[in-house]
Amino acid sequence: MIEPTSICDCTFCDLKPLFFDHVEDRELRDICQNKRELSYPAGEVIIRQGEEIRDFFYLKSGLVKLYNRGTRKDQIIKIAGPFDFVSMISVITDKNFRYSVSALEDSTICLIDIRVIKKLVRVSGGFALHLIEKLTDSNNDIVRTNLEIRERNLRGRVAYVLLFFSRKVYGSNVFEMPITRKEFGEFIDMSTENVIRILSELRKDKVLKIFGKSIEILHPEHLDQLSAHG
Amino acid sequence: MIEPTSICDCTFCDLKPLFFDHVEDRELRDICQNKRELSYPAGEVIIRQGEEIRDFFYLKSGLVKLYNRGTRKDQIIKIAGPFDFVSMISVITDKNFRYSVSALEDSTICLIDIRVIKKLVRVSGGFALHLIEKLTDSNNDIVRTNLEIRERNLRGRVAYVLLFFSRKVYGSNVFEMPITRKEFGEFIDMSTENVIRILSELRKDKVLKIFGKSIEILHPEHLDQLSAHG
DNA sequence: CGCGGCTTTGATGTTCATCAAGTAAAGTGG
DNA sequence: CCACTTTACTTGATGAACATCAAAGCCGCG
Repeated sequence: MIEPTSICDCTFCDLKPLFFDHVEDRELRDICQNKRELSYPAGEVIIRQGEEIRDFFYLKSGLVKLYNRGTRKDQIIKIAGPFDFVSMISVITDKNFRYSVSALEDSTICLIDIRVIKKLVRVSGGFALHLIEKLTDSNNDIVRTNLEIRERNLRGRVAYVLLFFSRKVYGSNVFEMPITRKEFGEFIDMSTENVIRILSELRKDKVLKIFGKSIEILHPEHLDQLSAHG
Repeated sequence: MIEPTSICDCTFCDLKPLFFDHVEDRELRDICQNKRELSYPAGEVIIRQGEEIRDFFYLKSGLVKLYNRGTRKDQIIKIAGPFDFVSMISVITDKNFRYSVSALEDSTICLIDIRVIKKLVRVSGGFALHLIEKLTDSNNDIVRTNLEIRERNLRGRVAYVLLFFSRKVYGSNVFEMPITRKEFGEFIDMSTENVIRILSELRKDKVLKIFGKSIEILHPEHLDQLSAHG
Protein backbone atom coordinates (compact mmCIF):
# COMPACT_ATOMS: atom_id res chain seq x y z
CA MET A 1 0.00 0.00 0.00
CA ILE A 2 1.36 3.39 -1.01
CA GLU A 3 1.09 6.44 1.21
CA PRO A 4 -2.20 8.28 0.91
CA THR A 5 -2.29 11.29 -1.33
CA SER A 6 -4.55 14.05 -0.22
CA ILE A 7 -6.45 15.47 -3.16
CA CYS A 8 -9.20 17.55 -1.72
CA ASP A 9 -11.03 18.75 -4.80
CA CYS A 10 -13.65 16.47 -6.22
CA THR A 11 -14.86 19.06 -8.67
CA PHE A 12 -12.91 17.55 -11.50
CA CYS A 13 -13.02 13.95 -10.37
CA ASP A 14 -14.01 11.56 -13.15
CA LEU A 15 -16.50 9.97 -10.87
CA LYS A 16 -18.18 13.10 -9.69
CA PRO A 17 -20.85 13.25 -12.39
CA LEU A 18 -21.47 9.58 -11.92
CA PHE A 19 -21.86 9.63 -8.22
CA PHE A 20 -22.21 13.09 -6.83
CA ASP A 21 -24.48 14.66 -9.36
CA HIS A 22 -27.16 15.20 -6.82
CA VAL A 23 -24.96 16.49 -4.08
CA GLU A 24 -24.84 20.16 -3.19
CA ASP A 25 -21.51 21.92 -3.44
CA ARG A 26 -21.22 22.40 0.28
CA GLU A 27 -21.98 18.73 0.88
CA LEU A 28 -19.37 17.85 -1.67
CA ARG A 29 -16.87 19.87 0.31
CA ASP A 30 -17.94 17.90 3.35
CA ILE A 31 -17.14 14.69 1.54
CA CYS A 32 -13.80 15.99 0.37
CA GLN A 33 -12.71 16.76 3.88
CA ASN A 34 -13.34 13.17 4.81
CA LYS A 35 -12.05 11.39 1.80
CA ARG A 36 -8.76 9.65 1.20
CA GLU A 37 -7.10 8.04 -1.74
CA LEU A 38 -5.06 4.86 -1.55
CA SER A 39 -3.06 3.04 -4.17
CA TYR A 40 -2.31 -0.65 -4.26
CA PRO A 41 0.06 -2.53 -6.54
CA ALA A 42 -1.25 -5.55 -8.42
CA GLY A 43 -1.58 -8.58 -6.22
CA GLU A 44 -2.11 -6.77 -2.96
CA VAL A 45 -5.11 -7.33 -0.73
CA ILE A 46 -7.26 -4.24 -0.33
CA ILE A 47 -9.92 -5.65 1.95
CA ARG A 48 -9.84 -8.78 4.02
CA GLN A 49 -13.22 -10.28 4.77
CA GLY A 50 -14.10 -9.94 8.42
CA GLU A 51 -12.49 -6.51 8.78
CA GLU A 52 -14.61 -3.76 10.22
CA ILE A 53 -16.25 -1.48 7.69
CA ARG A 54 -15.19 2.09 8.31
CA ASP A 55 -15.28 3.50 4.84
CA PHE A 56 -17.34 3.46 1.76
CA PHE A 57 -15.08 3.16 -1.24
CA TYR A 58 -15.03 2.93 -4.97
CA LEU A 59 -12.43 2.24 -7.57
CA LYS A 60 -10.85 5.23 -9.29
CA SER A 61 -8.51 3.30 -11.53
CA GLY A 62 -7.24 -0.23 -11.96
CA LEU A 63 -8.92 -3.60 -11.71
CA VAL A 64 -9.86 -5.65 -8.68
CA LYS A 65 -11.44 -8.95 -7.79
CA LEU A 66 -14.15 -9.38 -5.19
CA TYR A 67 -13.89 -12.88 -3.78
CA ASN A 68 -14.91 -15.21 -1.05
CA ARG A 69 -12.20 -16.87 0.95
CA GLY A 70 -13.75 -20.28 1.62
CA THR A 71 -12.54 -23.27 3.58
CA ARG A 72 -12.84 -25.49 0.55
CA LYS A 73 -11.74 -23.03 -2.10
CA ASP A 74 -11.70 -19.37 -3.03
CA GLN A 75 -14.50 -18.14 -5.24
CA ILE A 76 -14.38 -15.01 -7.35
CA ILE A 77 -17.65 -13.12 -7.18
CA LYS A 78 -16.89 -10.22 -9.46
CA ILE A 79 -14.12 -8.61 -11.41
CA ALA A 80 -14.59 -4.87 -11.18
CA GLY A 81 -13.06 -1.97 -13.02
CA PRO A 82 -13.43 1.77 -12.41
CA PHE A 83 -17.01 2.95 -12.04
CA ASP A 84 -17.88 -0.34 -10.42
CA PHE A 85 -18.23 -0.07 -6.72
CA VAL A 86 -16.40 -2.72 -4.87
CA SER A 87 -17.51 -2.36 -1.31
CA MET A 88 -21.07 -2.40 -2.42
CA ILE A 89 -22.53 -5.62 -1.30
CA SER A 90 -23.55 -4.34 2.08
CA VAL A 91 -21.41 -1.43 3.21
CA ILE A 92 -24.34 0.47 4.52
CA THR A 93 -25.81 -2.39 6.47
CA ASP A 94 -23.04 -4.62 7.75
CA LYS A 95 -20.46 -4.02 10.42
CA ASN A 96 -17.84 -6.21 8.76
CA PHE A 97 -16.87 -6.96 5.20
CA ARG A 98 -18.23 -10.26 3.98
CA TYR A 99 -15.82 -10.65 1.12
CA SER A 100 -12.24 -9.85 0.28
CA VAL A 101 -10.96 -7.55 -2.42
CA SER A 102 -7.57 -7.73 -4.13
CA ALA A 103 -5.94 -5.60 -6.79
CA LEU A 104 -5.53 -7.44 -10.08
CA GLU A 105 -3.80 -4.42 -11.57
CA ASP A 106 -2.30 -1.40 -9.86
CA SER A 107 -5.36 0.26 -8.43
CA THR A 108 -6.40 3.46 -6.76
CA ILE A 109 -9.42 3.61 -4.55
CA CYS A 110 -11.20 6.53 -3.00
CA LEU A 111 -12.40 6.20 0.57
CA ILE A 112 -15.13 8.14 2.29
CA ASP A 113 -16.07 7.73 5.92
CA ILE A 114 -19.16 5.56 5.99
CA ARG A 115 -20.83 7.90 8.48
CA VAL A 116 -20.55 10.73 5.98
CA ILE A 117 -22.30 8.61 3.38
CA LYS A 118 -25.06 7.69 5.79
CA LYS A 119 -25.51 11.32 6.73
CA LEU A 120 -25.77 12.24 3.07
CA VAL A 121 -28.43 9.61 2.53
CA ARG A 122 -30.38 11.16 5.38
CA VAL A 123 -30.18 14.73 4.19
CA SER A 124 -30.27 14.28 0.43
CA GLY A 125 -33.05 12.30 -1.18
CA GLY A 126 -31.49 12.68 -4.60
CA PHE A 127 -28.26 11.26 -3.35
CA ALA A 128 -30.09 8.37 -1.69
CA LEU A 129 -31.87 7.48 -4.90
CA HIS A 130 -28.66 7.71 -6.83
CA LEU A 131 -26.87 5.51 -4.35
CA ILE A 132 -29.64 2.91 -4.43
CA GLU A 133 -29.38 2.94 -8.18
CA LYS A 134 -25.65 2.31 -8.08
CA LEU A 135 -25.91 -0.38 -5.44
CA THR A 136 -28.61 -2.29 -7.26
CA ASP A 137 -26.85 -1.92 -10.60
CA SER A 138 -23.74 -3.37 -9.12
CA ASN A 139 -25.57 -6.24 -7.48
CA ASN A 140 -27.54 -6.87 -10.59
CA ASP A 141 -24.37 -7.27 -12.52
CA ILE A 142 -23.15 -9.91 -10.08
CA VAL A 143 -26.37 -11.89 -10.32
CA ARG A 144 -26.58 -11.59 -14.08
CA THR A 145 -22.98 -12.62 -14.66
CA ASN A 146 -23.49 -15.55 -12.39
CA LEU A 147 -26.55 -16.73 -14.26
CA GLU A 148 -24.69 -16.49 -17.53
CA ILE A 149 -21.81 -18.54 -16.22
CA ARG A 150 -24.13 -21.11 -14.67
CA GLU A 151 -25.91 -21.86 -17.91
CA ARG A 152 -22.74 -22.62 -19.86
CA ASN A 153 -20.50 -25.66 -19.97
CA LEU A 154 -16.74 -25.32 -19.48
CA ARG A 155 -15.89 -24.41 -23.04
CA GLY A 156 -18.68 -21.85 -23.09
CA ARG A 157 -17.50 -20.40 -19.80
CA VAL A 158 -13.94 -19.99 -20.94
CA ALA A 159 -15.13 -18.26 -24.09
CA TYR A 160 -17.41 -16.06 -22.01
CA VAL A 161 -14.58 -14.92 -19.75
CA LEU A 162 -12.23 -14.26 -22.65
CA LEU A 163 -14.87 -12.12 -24.31
CA PHE A 164 -15.57 -10.43 -21.00
CA PHE A 165 -11.98 -9.23 -20.73
CA SER A 166 -11.71 -8.45 -24.41
CA ARG A 167 -14.89 -6.40 -24.66
CA LYS A 168 -15.92 -5.17 -21.26
CA VAL A 169 -12.57 -4.63 -19.62
CA TYR A 170 -9.99 -3.84 -22.29
CA GLY A 171 -11.98 -3.10 -25.42
CA SER A 172 -9.42 -4.94 -27.52
CA ASN A 173 -8.66 -8.34 -28.96
CA VAL A 174 -5.17 -8.10 -27.53
CA PHE A 175 -4.67 -7.89 -23.79
CA GLU A 176 -2.79 -9.17 -20.79
CA MET A 177 -4.77 -11.58 -18.67
CA PRO A 178 -4.98 -9.93 -15.25
CA ILE A 179 -5.74 -13.21 -13.50
CA THR A 180 -3.89 -16.49 -13.06
CA ARG A 181 -5.22 -19.73 -14.50
CA LYS A 182 -6.18 -20.69 -10.98
CA GLU A 183 -8.23 -17.53 -10.52
CA PHE A 184 -9.76 -18.11 -13.93
CA GLY A 185 -11.04 -21.40 -12.58
CA GLU A 186 -12.23 -19.83 -9.34
CA PHE A 187 -14.32 -17.41 -11.36
CA ILE A 188 -16.15 -20.05 -13.36
CA ASP A 189 -16.01 -23.08 -11.05
CA MET A 190 -13.61 -25.23 -12.93
CA SER A 191 -10.27 -26.87 -12.20
CA THR A 192 -7.08 -25.01 -13.11
CA GLU A 193 -6.00 -27.88 -15.35
CA ASN A 194 -9.13 -27.73 -17.43
CA VAL A 195 -8.86 -23.99 -17.89
CA ILE A 196 -5.38 -24.57 -19.30
CA ARG A 197 -6.51 -27.50 -21.40
CA ILE A 198 -9.26 -25.54 -23.06
CA LEU A 199 -7.02 -22.52 -23.61
CA SER A 200 -4.42 -24.79 -25.20
CA GLU A 201 -7.09 -26.30 -27.39
CA LEU A 202 -8.14 -22.84 -28.55
CA ARG A 203 -4.50 -22.07 -29.30
CA LYS A 204 -4.13 -25.24 -31.36
CA ASP A 205 -7.31 -24.38 -33.23
CA LYS A 206 -5.84 -20.95 -34.06
CA VAL A 207 -8.61 -19.14 -32.23
CA LEU A 208 -6.16 -17.61 -29.75
CA LYS A 209 -2.53 -16.67 -29.54
CA ILE A 210 -1.17 -17.22 -26.06
CA PHE A 211 2.19 -16.29 -24.56
CA GLY A 212 1.82 -16.69 -20.84
CA LYS A 213 -0.51 -13.94 -19.76
CA SER A 214 -0.62 -12.31 -23.19
CA ILE A 215 -3.74 -13.11 -25.13
CA GLU A 216 -4.68 -12.30 -28.66
CA ILE A 217 -8.09 -13.30 -29.89
CA LEU A 218 -7.78 -14.17 -33.57
CA HIS A 219 -11.36 -15.25 -34.10
CA PRO A 220 -13.78 -13.56 -31.71
CA GLU A 221 -16.70 -14.90 -33.74
CA HIS A 222 -15.56 -18.41 -32.88
CA LEU A 223 -15.62 -17.52 -29.18
CA ASP A 224 -19.08 -16.03 -29.63
CA GLN A 225 -20.16 -19.31 -31.11
CA LEU A 226 -18.76 -21.24 -28.17
CA SER A 227 -20.20 -18.81 -25.66
CA ALA A 228 -23.62 -18.92 -27.26
CA HIS A 229 -23.93 -22.67 -27.64
CA GLY A 230 -21.49 -24.22 -25.19
CA MET B 1 -55.21 -14.05 -9.65
CA ILE B 2 -57.86 -13.24 -7.07
CA GLU B 3 -59.57 -9.88 -6.93
CA PRO B 4 -57.71 -7.25 -4.97
CA THR B 5 -58.79 -6.68 -1.40
CA SER B 6 -58.47 -3.16 -0.20
CA ILE B 7 -57.14 -3.11 3.33
CA CYS B 8 -56.12 0.42 4.02
CA ASP B 9 -54.70 0.23 7.49
CA CYS B 10 -51.06 -0.70 7.74
CA THR B 11 -50.92 0.03 11.44
CA PHE B 12 -51.22 -3.62 12.34
CA CYS B 13 -49.48 -5.07 9.33
CA ASP B 14 -46.88 -7.67 10.23
CA LEU B 15 -44.43 -5.96 7.99
CA LYS B 16 -44.87 -2.47 9.30
CA PRO B 17 -42.19 -2.62 12.00
CA LEU B 18 -39.85 -4.24 9.55
CA PHE B 19 -40.26 -1.83 6.77
CA PHE B 20 -42.04 1.30 7.85
CA ASP B 21 -40.43 1.96 11.19
CA HIS B 22 -38.97 5.19 10.04
CA VAL B 23 -42.02 6.48 8.28
CA GLU B 24 -44.18 9.21 9.76
CA ASP B 25 -47.84 8.43 10.36
CA ARG B 26 -49.04 10.80 7.68
CA GLU B 27 -46.62 9.28 5.19
CA LEU B 28 -47.83 5.86 6.14
CA ARG B 29 -51.34 6.99 5.36
CA ASP B 30 -50.01 8.15 2.01
CA ILE B 31 -48.68 4.67 1.35
CA CYS B 32 -51.92 3.05 2.36
CA GLN B 33 -53.88 5.07 -0.11
CA ASN B 34 -51.69 3.74 -2.86
CA LYS B 35 -51.29 0.17 -1.82
CA ARG B 36 -53.03 -2.96 -3.06
CA GLU B 37 -53.04 -6.56 -2.06
CA LEU B 38 -53.14 -9.45 -4.49
CA SER B 39 -53.39 -13.17 -3.92
CA TYR B 40 -52.11 -15.87 -6.23
CA PRO B 41 -52.67 -19.62 -6.04
CA ALA B 42 -49.66 -21.91 -6.12
CA GLY B 43 -48.24 -22.26 -9.59
CA GLU B 44 -49.35 -18.92 -10.92
CA VAL B 45 -46.98 -16.38 -12.41
CA ILE B 46 -46.85 -13.14 -10.44
CA ILE B 47 -44.35 -11.27 -12.55
CA ARG B 48 -43.18 -11.97 -16.07
CA GLN B 49 -39.73 -10.69 -16.88
CA GLY B 50 -39.86 -7.84 -19.34
CA GLU B 51 -43.03 -6.35 -17.89
CA GLU B 52 -42.97 -2.73 -16.94
CA ILE B 53 -42.28 -1.99 -13.29
CA ARG B 54 -45.12 -0.01 -11.85
CA ASP B 55 -45.12 -1.18 -8.27
CA PHE B 56 -42.79 -1.98 -5.51
CA PHE B 57 -43.94 -5.14 -3.81
CA TYR B 58 -43.16 -7.56 -1.07
CA LEU B 59 -44.49 -10.88 0.04
CA LYS B 60 -47.04 -10.89 2.87
CA SER B 61 -47.56 -14.63 2.99
CA GLY B 62 -46.73 -17.70 0.96
CA LEU B 63 -43.63 -18.75 -0.91
CA VAL B 64 -42.37 -17.69 -4.31
CA LYS B 65 -39.50 -18.35 -6.68
CA LEU B 66 -37.53 -15.66 -8.42
CA TYR B 67 -36.20 -17.08 -11.66
CA ASN B 68 -34.67 -16.34 -14.98
CA ARG B 69 -36.44 -17.54 -18.08
CA GLY B 70 -33.54 -18.42 -20.34
CA THR B 71 -33.40 -19.71 -23.90
CA ARG B 72 -31.40 -22.74 -22.80
CA LYS B 73 -33.11 -23.38 -19.48
CA ASP B 74 -34.83 -21.73 -16.56
CA GLN B 75 -32.70 -20.87 -13.56
CA ILE B 76 -34.02 -20.28 -10.08
CA ILE B 77 -32.30 -17.34 -8.45
CA LYS B 78 -33.99 -17.32 -5.09
CA ILE B 79 -36.75 -18.95 -3.14
CA ALA B 80 -38.34 -16.28 -0.99
CA GLY B 81 -40.76 -16.40 1.89
CA PRO B 82 -42.52 -13.56 3.72
CA PHE B 83 -40.22 -10.75 4.82
CA ASP B 84 -38.09 -11.34 1.78
CA PHE B 85 -38.62 -8.78 -0.90
CA VAL B 86 -39.12 -10.22 -4.28
CA SER B 87 -39.07 -7.29 -6.61
CA MET B 88 -35.89 -6.11 -5.08
CA ILE B 89 -33.21 -6.68 -7.57
CA SER B 90 -33.64 -3.36 -9.25
CA VAL B 91 -37.13 -2.01 -8.81
CA ILE B 92 -35.91 1.46 -8.11
CA THR B 93 -33.58 1.62 -11.05
CA ASP B 94 -35.00 -0.38 -13.90
CA LYS B 95 -37.97 0.23 -16.11
CA ASN B 96 -38.72 -3.43 -16.64
CA PHE B 97 -38.49 -6.55 -14.52
CA ARG B 98 -35.40 -8.59 -15.28
CA TYR B 99 -36.68 -11.78 -13.76
CA SER B 100 -39.92 -13.65 -13.32
CA VAL B 101 -41.67 -14.52 -10.10
CA SER B 102 -44.07 -17.41 -9.52
CA ALA B 103 -46.02 -18.55 -6.51
CA LEU B 104 -44.79 -21.87 -5.12
CA GLU B 105 -47.52 -21.80 -2.50
CA ASP B 106 -50.66 -19.69 -2.30
CA SER B 107 -49.22 -16.24 -1.83
CA THR B 108 -50.32 -12.74 -1.02
CA ILE B 109 -48.28 -9.76 -2.06
CA CYS B 110 -48.59 -6.13 -1.17
CA LEU B 111 -48.09 -3.57 -3.91
CA ILE B 112 -47.14 0.06 -3.56
CA ASP B 113 -46.82 2.47 -6.42
CA ILE B 114 -43.13 2.76 -7.18
CA ARG B 115 -43.43 6.55 -7.39
CA VAL B 116 -44.63 6.65 -3.81
CA ILE B 117 -41.58 4.69 -2.72
CA LYS B 118 -39.27 7.00 -4.62
CA LYS B 119 -40.94 10.01 -3.08
CA LEU B 120 -40.51 8.53 0.37
CA VAL B 121 -36.82 7.97 -0.28
CA ARG B 122 -36.53 11.62 -1.19
CA VAL B 123 -38.31 13.00 1.82
CA SER B 124 -37.30 10.53 4.50
CA GLY B 125 -33.65 9.79 5.08
CA GLY B 126 -34.49 7.17 7.69
CA PHE B 127 -36.69 5.38 5.23
CA ALA B 128 -34.00 5.55 2.57
CA LEU B 129 -31.42 4.00 4.86
CA HIS B 130 -33.85 1.32 5.89
CA LEU B 131 -34.70 0.53 2.30
CA ILE B 132 -31.04 0.32 1.33
CA GLU B 133 -30.56 -2.04 4.22
CA LYS B 134 -33.36 -4.30 3.04
CA LEU B 135 -32.27 -4.22 -0.57
CA THR B 136 -28.68 -5.11 0.23
CA ASP B 137 -29.72 -7.79 2.71
CA SER B 138 -31.85 -9.39 0.10
CA ASN B 139 -29.17 -9.23 -2.56
CA ASN B 140 -26.60 -10.47 -0.14
CA ASP B 141 -28.67 -13.50 0.49
CA ILE B 142 -28.80 -14.28 -3.20
CA VAL B 143 -25.06 -13.98 -3.59
CA ARG B 144 -24.30 -15.94 -0.44
CA THR B 145 -26.67 -18.78 -1.31
CA ASN B 146 -25.18 -18.95 -4.73
CA LEU B 147 -21.64 -19.21 -3.41
CA GLU B 148 -22.69 -21.98 -1.09
CA ILE B 149 -24.29 -23.93 -3.90
CA ARG B 150 -21.33 -23.36 -6.20
CA GLU B 151 -18.83 -24.86 -3.79
CA ARG B 152 -20.71 -28.13 -3.34
CA ASN B 153 -20.98 -31.20 -5.54
CA LEU B 154 -24.37 -32.65 -6.45
CA ARG B 155 -24.89 -34.68 -3.32
CA GLY B 156 -23.87 -31.71 -1.18
CA ARG B 157 -26.24 -29.44 -3.10
CA VAL B 158 -29.20 -31.72 -2.65
CA ALA B 159 -28.48 -31.95 1.07
CA TYR B 160 -28.12 -28.17 1.23
CA VAL B 161 -31.50 -27.59 -0.39
CA LEU B 162 -33.26 -30.15 1.80
CA LEU B 163 -31.84 -28.47 4.90
CA PHE B 164 -32.77 -25.09 3.49
CA PHE B 165 -36.43 -26.06 3.30
CA SER B 166 -36.35 -27.92 6.56
CA ARG B 167 -34.71 -25.19 8.61
CA LYS B 168 -35.13 -21.86 6.92
CA VAL B 169 -38.53 -22.27 5.32
CA TYR B 170 -40.57 -24.74 7.36
CA GLY B 171 -38.69 -25.17 10.61
CA SER B 172 -39.48 -28.86 10.64
CA ASN B 173 -38.07 -32.20 9.54
CA VAL B 174 -41.39 -32.98 7.91
CA PHE B 175 -42.63 -30.86 5.05
CA GLU B 176 -44.13 -30.80 1.59
CA MET B 177 -41.63 -29.95 -1.11
CA PRO B 178 -42.97 -26.79 -2.75
CA ILE B 179 -40.98 -27.35 -5.91
CA THR B 180 -40.93 -30.03 -8.58
CA ARG B 181 -37.87 -32.18 -9.16
CA LYS B 182 -37.24 -30.16 -12.28
CA GLU B 183 -37.26 -26.91 -10.33
CA PHE B 184 -35.02 -28.53 -7.74
CA GLY B 185 -32.52 -29.05 -10.51
CA GLU B 186 -32.95 -25.52 -11.85
CA PHE B 187 -32.08 -24.18 -8.43
CA ILE B 188 -28.79 -26.05 -8.12
CA ASP B 189 -27.81 -26.58 -11.76
CA MET B 190 -28.36 -30.27 -12.09
CA SER B 191 -30.45 -32.54 -14.29
CA THR B 192 -33.88 -33.61 -13.07
CA GLU B 193 -32.84 -37.25 -13.28
CA ASN B 194 -29.92 -36.79 -10.97
CA VAL B 195 -32.00 -34.94 -8.42
CA ILE B 196 -34.32 -37.94 -8.35
CA ARG B 197 -31.46 -40.40 -8.28
CA ILE B 198 -29.85 -38.78 -5.26
CA LEU B 199 -33.16 -38.43 -3.46
CA SER B 200 -33.86 -42.11 -4.11
CA GLU B 201 -30.42 -42.96 -2.81
CA LEU B 202 -31.10 -41.03 0.39
CA ARG B 203 -34.38 -42.89 0.72
CA LYS B 204 -32.64 -46.26 0.33
CA ASP B 205 -30.09 -45.21 2.93
CA LYS B 206 -32.92 -44.39 5.33
CA VAL B 207 -31.90 -40.75 5.56
CA LEU B 208 -35.21 -39.60 4.09
CA LYS B 209 -38.76 -40.78 3.79
CA ILE B 210 -40.29 -39.70 0.50
CA PHE B 211 -43.86 -39.95 -0.75
CA GLY B 212 -44.04 -37.78 -3.81
CA LYS B 213 -43.76 -34.25 -2.51
CA SER B 214 -43.85 -35.28 1.14
CA ILE B 215 -40.45 -35.33 2.75
CA GLU B 216 -39.40 -36.47 6.17
CA ILE B 217 -35.80 -36.06 7.17
CA LEU B 218 -34.90 -38.96 9.43
CA HIS B 219 -31.25 -38.10 9.88
CA PRO B 220 -30.57 -34.39 9.51
CA GLU B 221 -27.05 -34.92 10.85
CA HIS B 222 -26.35 -37.11 7.86
CA LEU B 223 -27.47 -34.33 5.54
CA ASP B 224 -25.27 -31.90 7.46
CA GLN B 225 -22.38 -34.23 6.84
CA LEU B 226 -23.14 -34.35 3.13
CA SER B 227 -23.68 -30.62 2.92
CA ALA B 228 -20.44 -29.88 4.76
CA HIS B 229 -18.18 -32.22 2.87
CA GLY B 230 -19.90 -32.98 -0.42
C1' DC C 1 20.77 -20.46 -6.95
C1' DG C 2 17.25 -22.75 -4.87
C1' DC C 3 12.56 -22.54 -3.39
C1' DG C 4 7.69 -22.06 -4.10
C1' DG C 5 4.07 -20.87 -6.91
C1' DC C 6 2.30 -20.94 -11.63
C1' DT C 7 1.82 -23.45 -15.89
C1' DT C 8 1.42 -27.35 -18.83
C1' DT C 9 0.48 -32.14 -20.50
C1' DG C 10 -0.88 -36.89 -20.02
C1' DA C 11 -3.25 -40.70 -17.84
C1' DT C 12 -7.02 -42.27 -15.09
C1' DG C 13 -11.34 -42.68 -13.04
C1' DT C 14 -15.45 -40.42 -11.23
C1' DT C 15 -19.26 -37.67 -11.73
C1' DC C 16 -22.74 -36.22 -14.18
C1' DA C 17 -25.86 -35.33 -18.37
C1' DT C 18 -28.30 -37.51 -21.79
C1' DC C 19 -31.12 -40.95 -23.89
C1' DA C 20 -34.66 -44.24 -23.60
C1' DA C 21 -38.62 -46.30 -21.63
C1' DG C 22 -42.05 -46.90 -18.47
C1' DT C 23 -45.16 -45.58 -14.48
C1' DA C 24 -47.83 -42.41 -11.91
C1' DA C 25 -50.42 -38.29 -11.33
C1' DA C 26 -52.88 -34.40 -12.71
C1' DG C 27 -55.40 -31.68 -15.70
C1' DT C 28 -58.94 -31.46 -20.01
C1' DG C 29 -62.76 -32.12 -22.78
C1' DG C 30 -66.63 -34.90 -24.17
C1' DC D 1 -67.26 -39.35 -14.66
C1' DC D 2 -64.36 -41.47 -17.79
C1' DA D 3 -61.17 -41.50 -21.78
C1' DC D 4 -57.50 -38.74 -23.22
C1' DT D 5 -53.57 -35.86 -22.98
C1' DT D 6 -50.08 -33.89 -20.80
C1' DT D 7 -46.87 -33.22 -17.20
C1' DA D 8 -44.28 -35.07 -13.44
C1' DC D 9 -41.67 -38.80 -11.69
C1' DT D 10 -38.58 -42.81 -11.75
C1' DT D 11 -34.97 -46.25 -13.16
C1' DG D 12 -31.39 -48.15 -16.03
C1' DA D 13 -27.86 -47.90 -19.50
C1' DT D 14 -24.42 -45.28 -21.93
C1' DG D 15 -21.04 -42.06 -22.96
C1' DA D 16 -19.25 -37.43 -22.45
C1' DA D 17 -17.55 -34.00 -19.55
C1' DC D 18 -14.88 -33.00 -15.96
C1' DA D 19 -11.84 -33.49 -11.60
C1' DT D 20 -8.00 -35.53 -9.79
C1' DC D 21 -3.42 -37.36 -9.66
C1' DA D 22 1.22 -37.34 -11.24
C1' DA D 23 5.26 -35.37 -13.27
C1' DA D 24 7.92 -32.00 -15.27
C1' DG D 25 9.26 -27.31 -16.95
C1' DC D 26 9.07 -22.45 -16.10
C1' DC D 27 9.37 -18.12 -13.85
C1' DG D 28 10.02 -14.77 -10.30
C1' DC D 29 11.86 -13.66 -6.00
C1' DG D 30 14.47 -13.65 -1.89
